[in-house]
Amino acid sequence: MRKIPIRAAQFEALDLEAVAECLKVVAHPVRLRLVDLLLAEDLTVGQLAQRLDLPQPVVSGHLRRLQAHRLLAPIRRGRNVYYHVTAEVLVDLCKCIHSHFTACPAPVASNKAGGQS
Amino acid sequence: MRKIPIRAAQFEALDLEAVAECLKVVAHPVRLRLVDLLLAEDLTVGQLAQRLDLPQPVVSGHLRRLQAHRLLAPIRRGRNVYYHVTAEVLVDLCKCIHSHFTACPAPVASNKAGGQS
DNA sequence: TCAATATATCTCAACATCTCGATATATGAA
DNA sequence: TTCATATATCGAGATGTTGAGATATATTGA
Repeated sequence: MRKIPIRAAQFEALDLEAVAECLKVVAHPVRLRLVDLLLAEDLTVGQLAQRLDLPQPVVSGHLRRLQAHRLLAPIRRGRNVYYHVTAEVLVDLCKCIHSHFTACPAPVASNKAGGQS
Repeated sequence: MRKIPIRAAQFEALDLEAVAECLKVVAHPVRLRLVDLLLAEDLTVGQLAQRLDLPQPVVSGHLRRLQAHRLLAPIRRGRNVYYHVTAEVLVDLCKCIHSHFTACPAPVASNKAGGQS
């Protein structure tokens, strides 16, 4: 009957503002793609912009946000800046996303919030 | 040197718009708390509002968003409406959050995006 | 020094979100 | 039907996010 296992509430002690901030940063199609690519290898802004077919300033802005939350770190090599994933939570988060959104591409409704009658 | 294990990019086939939407819905302190409480037991809007010490319309609005994305479902019993977690991804997501944010309450930086020099 | 490449920042307008208070709807009981 | 309770919706102002283009900064090599 109940598919979701019983468990006790466990978020009382957490800084949920910080958790929400972190999730909000990841919760963007482009930034998800960036994290996905950067988990495979360190890449520069230019390389990422090319792979995602997006303007470089746009990618730079997204990297800046991820970096501001200590999810990425820049590594300068000459005139290139390589970005590197530093937050291990992203590994688990991406695993979680991959396992839950792969079988059925979108387990969530397609209508925007506020649509149901 | 590299704490993050090498892996191939794996998000190409995913509907990242939908994934981002789902994460964005969860990425809110109140909604995180709601999901946490509802993973323990089904509760009504009134009960949730009381536990979180928030106005009922605010809680109702957050539940509505979660419900619009099929993360929760309402169960009517008389004049009460109990909310029930339906998306299993929330179980793993909360596990992930709990394990990565508990040891150190906030592994992410506290400064807003746009702070670093 | 200057030029070329790589990256970062700024400004703007469109859009979404958040919270709050007021009000509307639905259900059950008398 | 009328009342009381439980829940949902609406409207508005403040705030944050997004993508685009123009421009500024930093590094390297001549």
